[in-house]
Amino acid sequence: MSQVSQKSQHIPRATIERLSVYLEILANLKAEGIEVVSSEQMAAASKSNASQIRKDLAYFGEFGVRGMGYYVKDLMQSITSSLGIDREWRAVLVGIGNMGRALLTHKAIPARGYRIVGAFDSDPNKIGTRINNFEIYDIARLPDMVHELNAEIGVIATPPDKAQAVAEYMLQAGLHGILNFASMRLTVPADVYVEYVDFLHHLYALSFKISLAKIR
Amino acid sequence: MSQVSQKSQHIPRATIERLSVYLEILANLKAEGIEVVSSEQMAAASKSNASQIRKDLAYFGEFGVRGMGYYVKDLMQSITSSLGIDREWRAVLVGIGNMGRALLTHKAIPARGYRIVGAFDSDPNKIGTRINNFEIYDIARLPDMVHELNAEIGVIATPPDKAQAVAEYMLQAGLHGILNFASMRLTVPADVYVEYVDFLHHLYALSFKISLAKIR
DNA sequence: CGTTGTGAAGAGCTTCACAGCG
DNA sequence: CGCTGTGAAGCTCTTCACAACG
Repeated sequence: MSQVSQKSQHIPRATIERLSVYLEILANLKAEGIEVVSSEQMAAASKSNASQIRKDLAYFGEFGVRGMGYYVKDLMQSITSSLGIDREWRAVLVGIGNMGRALLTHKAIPARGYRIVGAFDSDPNKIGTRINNFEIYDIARLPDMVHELNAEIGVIATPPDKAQAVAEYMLQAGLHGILNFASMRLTVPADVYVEYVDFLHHLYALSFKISLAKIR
Repeated sequence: MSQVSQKSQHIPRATIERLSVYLEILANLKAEGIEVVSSEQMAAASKSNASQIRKDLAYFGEFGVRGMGYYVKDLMQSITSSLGIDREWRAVLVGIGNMGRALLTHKAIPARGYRIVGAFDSDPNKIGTRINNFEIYDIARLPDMVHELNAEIGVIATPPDKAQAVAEYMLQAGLHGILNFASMRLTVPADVYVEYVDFLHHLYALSFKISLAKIR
């Protein structure tokens, strides 16, 4: 457990993205009391392809039983373990605007094993207040506090013009993973991973598809 | 203007996603007063590849000047026009929890031409109240109101277990584009486009990369 | 001359088809 | 027998390399 392992050297980024979809499907199946599932059934539920699913899973190991399928519970454990998410991950959040507050109260975050262990802002009116049992700390204290909080992930939910400065604090704090909700590209060293939650690009994609559909 | 056009038949989904990154870079350049940019310079700013950028742009037309580069202002106009986002898009929002409130107050949404024209919830305590000048309507009124509000996009910001029911209301209302913030896959007809804002999968991706880096 | 636009090559991802195995 | 795991084929996307051209 909590040991990332793989059969293959390189795993396609697309595979990683699909695994979370599979996890969701499996959670639903488990809730319905279904214990075994075939790649064909999962394909139907995920609008993917059965071979794709088998190949995705095979990157990490042989989890299925030939002639039968996959045990739902075991497969969930295998996927979470493969992704390294079968343990608690501690994160610090910076930016206590509406988005930050939404994250502090979001139920899915702790439900998936992610724990926000510190909340930071630069606004003196917010520093020292409490939101949903989180005390808001001064962003200047981030580098010191990350270590004692034992956090590994930094979440940025500030306005775009503050995002790079916050990222610098996070680098200084020794964080190697950043989840960025601000619509601003970040400049970081190669050993720091940044994931962008960019709902504007999803809006653009929708507009484009709708526009295209209309001229067809 | 507001006329989507393309040189090629099929445009890679990856290209569409990158265009919003290019737009952001161009907006920054414009703010700095820079008027002309080369694909090489844009590649440096976007951590992409110069050929990639030229090819992405060439799907839609010939926007550059050989020996010189691209005019920043013209290119922004060309991209927004190509994506069909050089006009106002009207959206309805369902789910007035913390995430919904964050969206109602998010400055980037109107700044990019998206206007939330209606906010809905099913909670009687919320219906009839006002948030940031938006009156909250009963979700049951969505199908009727979408037409008079002239909305084209539906945004779902409810808990996961409500998302599919909300999607049904949106289908009934005749919406063809859905932006889904709930962590739940939706079942919709083929002529309805759904984009998923799934920050959990970004968290998973971070955990995986950090875990991998540690065992290397 | 410098940079675009683009065919061709290369890399990466998906799907097929079937051997392997419970 | 049925379904997985996987080489090979097929397809899509990315990168290269250079002709085209302002």
